[in-house]
Amino acid sequence: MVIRIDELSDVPIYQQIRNQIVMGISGGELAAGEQLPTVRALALEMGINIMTVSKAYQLLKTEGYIMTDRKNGARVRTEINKQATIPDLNKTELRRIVSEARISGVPKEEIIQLIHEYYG
Amino acid sequence: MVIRIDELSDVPIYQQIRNQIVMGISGGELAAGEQLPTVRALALEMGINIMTVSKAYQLLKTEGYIMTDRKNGARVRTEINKQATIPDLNKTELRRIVSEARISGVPKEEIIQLIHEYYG
DNA sequence: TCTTTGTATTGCTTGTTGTAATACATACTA
DNA sequence: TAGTATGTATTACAACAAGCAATACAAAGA
Repeated sequence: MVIRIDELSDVPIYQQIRNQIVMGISGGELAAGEQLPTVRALALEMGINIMTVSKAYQLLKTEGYIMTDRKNGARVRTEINKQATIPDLNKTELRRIVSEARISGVPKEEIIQLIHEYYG
Repeated sequence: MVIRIDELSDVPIYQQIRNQIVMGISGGELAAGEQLPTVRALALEMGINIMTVSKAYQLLKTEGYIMTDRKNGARVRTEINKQATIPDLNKTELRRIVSEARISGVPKEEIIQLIHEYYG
């Protein structure tokens, strides 16, 4: 899986890595149980520090998306917690995005179309 | 309009103010041309610094949501630019939110229901 | 003249981000 | 047994953003 970092973004690098892996899992690009690159390999490939990658992996581990093991490296968890609820933070973010879109004249249908596209 | 700040949030205060005003405009709670609280009044009411409120207003002004005037204070713009497009940053955010919801087992319909709720 | 408006400036503290250089425990492999 | 690769921990540092504080300014109205 190819991970791209936007240098100009205000989003921290470790967060961008985390987000792309989450989206990769959701989109099926990363299968359950699949091996992720090692922290050193990914750091070298992206030209960033090992600890930055480690920070992303630790975050993913804390959130329950992946498992890490000293011997096997990092893998996508086979059983991810399914609360079936959207956290308040994401609801607020969603409302902000929808509000901005509405003000700028984006039709509701266009947003819903994006949901279909991203959800699959 | 009541503005509430989440002290525990990682989102900066000035950004929270900005977001809530944008959502207020979209939801109709703030009408076009309506007067906003003065920077000093809002700062006093919320127990924060004047410059933090000023920062939020400057951001809203730069984005074209409000107009500021030394004599009249701040008002919601009557004619807001309508590009009718969702910026890439928001698309990425939306995709992240949808991905997280999908992984945690939230049905697509529930997300779409939220869109209807927020868009109006 | 006084008040109110947004704005500008300067300095300070605090926390986050990212890098850097090591070192460690674990487990596989030659 | 020795070497290697894995994630992790530690410490230090530079850079930056956020928020506050205090003060001052320009503009316009009462």
